[in-house]
Parts: sequence; C-alpha cells; structure tokens
Amino acid sequence: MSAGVYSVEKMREILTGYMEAKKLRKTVERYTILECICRLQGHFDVETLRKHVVENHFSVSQAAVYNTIELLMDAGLVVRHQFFSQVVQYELKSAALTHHHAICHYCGGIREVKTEKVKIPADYKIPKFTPEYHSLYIYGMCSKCKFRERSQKKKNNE
Amino acid sequence: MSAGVYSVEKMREILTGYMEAKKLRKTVERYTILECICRLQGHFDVETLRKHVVENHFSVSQAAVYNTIELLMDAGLVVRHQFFSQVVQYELKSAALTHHHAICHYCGGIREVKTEKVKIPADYKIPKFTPEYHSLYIYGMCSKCKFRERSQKKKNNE
DNA sequence: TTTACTGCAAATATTTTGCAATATC
DNA sequence: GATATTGCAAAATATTTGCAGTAAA
Repeated sequence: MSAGVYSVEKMREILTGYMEAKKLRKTVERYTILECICRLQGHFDVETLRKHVVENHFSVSQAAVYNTIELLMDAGLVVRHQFFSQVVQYELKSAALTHHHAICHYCGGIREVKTEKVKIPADYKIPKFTPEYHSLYIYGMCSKCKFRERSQKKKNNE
Repeated sequence: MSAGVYSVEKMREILTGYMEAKKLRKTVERYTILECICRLQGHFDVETLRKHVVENHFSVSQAAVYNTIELLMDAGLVVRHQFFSQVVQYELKSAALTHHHAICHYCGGIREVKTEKVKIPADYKIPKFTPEYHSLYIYGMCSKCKFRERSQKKKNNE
C-alpha cells in the first residue's frame, strides 16, 4: 500500500486550487486532515481518522471531519467505499486507482488486487454520462475461510 | 430492467435448497419476502421492501426483513449496493449480473450500463481468493448535471 | 467587517439486539 | 416438544443539523 501517485505536497496544491476556485476558506483543519489521511495509508473510517488527528495533537470536531471528507471527495482527492459493514470507509483516490478490492463476505476481510490483474477499458463510453472514476469490488471467499469451511465439513462427515 | 435470468420459481427452489442444506426453517416470511423482491424489479432498500410486503397484505417486522435479506445474500440470490446516500440498496443478483452501475455524484442518480459495454474478464485469478461475484461502479456526471453546470458558468460569465 | 467554518450537542436515520411469543421441524 | 425465527421495543451506531462562537478573507 502506498500514499499513491501523488505526493502530499501535490495533494495540498490540488486542495488549495479547488478551494480557491470555489471561493472556500483555507482552514487549518482542512489541511491537517488531508495530511493525516496521507499518513494513515490505506482505508479509514471517520472515527479512525479523527482519532489519528487528535493523536497528532490537533483537536477537531467530528462535524469538521465529515465536512472535510465531503470537500476532499468533491475535490477529487478521496473516494468512498462501503465494503461490508455499516461503517463507510474512505481512501485516497490516487491510491484507489492502483487497485481493485477483493472482499471476503464470510469474514469481511478486504484484499487489494493490482489493477493490471483485471484491466477495465479506460475508454468506455456511456451515453449521456461522463465517467470520472470507477471502482471494482470482487466478492468471494478468502483462503482462510475456505480452509475453515473445509475443516467444518470434515468434522461433520460431509 | 428485468427480474433477471432466473424465474421466481427457480429462485424459490434455490432458497429452499439453501435452507435445507443449512437446516434452516422454511418460514412463510422468507418466501413472501423473496417474491416481493422479484415483483419490485430493480434496486430497493429495507424500508421500501417492507412497505411493499405490507401493501401486499402480509405483515412482517423490520427485524424479519433484515434477517431475510441477510439469508438471501448468503444464498447468493441478492446482492448489496451502497451507491451514494446512507441508505443501503439491494438487488437480485441475477439482475445485477446483467449490468454495471453509473452513478452521478452530483445528483446521486443511478444508471444501469449493460455489462457488454464494459467487459470484465470472467477468468481472472486472485491468489488465495475464490471470486464469486463482482460489482463495477462508475462514478461521473450525468448529462443533466453537466448541462446545469454549464448554465451556471454562463450565468457567472466564466 | 462579513460570513464561512468549526465545535458542541441534540436530532435523525439506520441497524442490531434482547426477550417473550410463535411456528417449524 | 425442542428450538429457530418472528415481532416488538429498546439500544447501539452512524450521520446530519442547528446554533453560537471563531477565524479566514
């Protein structure tokens, strides 16, 4: 897992550009949260992110975290996932572009699958729709659960 | 939109087979809910489904609906989506297999895109993982929102 | 100075859970 | 008859909202 194609600096720049274009205010909270997301490396939920920010000696409210994530999604820096549980997960878009997600619906475990393994044509055309980003979720069973299932069947003499 | 590849009868059979294999009870609620899902044709959320069931003169509790959807997912008849809002949507798996989803993140509108348009190789291999089903979400901007955006820019002399 | 943004807390929305009643096996 | 499943309501979880205070422009 990596912070992705973009550096933290590049992402700050994109965020700044977006806020200036939309005439939004450049608050310390927004930049701090973006940096914390980069440091988190990978998927995160709102509560995890907020804890991480606070651990880095910066106090933010939950409301500001929700607000900022929304903003970062609008700016095209963050994408949203809902894999399995009720908790919504987020991820840096530049990182998400490098992989798909394999989700085991027995244990809820998530694996990243390099995009080269399952190539989706980037030039697909959809009438009356302008694609910007896509997300592929592959559901199935991980080897651990497969093993557990086999042991279970054996025990039951199936 | 169609009820999918399978007929209602076939799906009842699959459900029966699954419940017998797992030694679960064949309750009226479970069969009724499955039939209502088939009649709904397309995406639905828990509350919509429950209303539909009740409108068809059958009383079920919310708990039973949640329970049954979970069961139907385990039986491989229903898949889960979370497109945009906080509301989780479900769909018959056999219907979901025929299309991907194009999601406009400006208005939240969802379009179905025939799978032939964006073909995902069915034979992909993932180490230590057995794929069973996949879901492709294409995010972007629908033509209505594109038009609205253009009008807005024009008004602001951009 | 203006007002967008934050923090806080309360409100809403959604899902899960405990337990008694019921229906399946 | 044994117990899985349901219904009901309460609890838990997640997100949104209102409003006063703060800080960016």
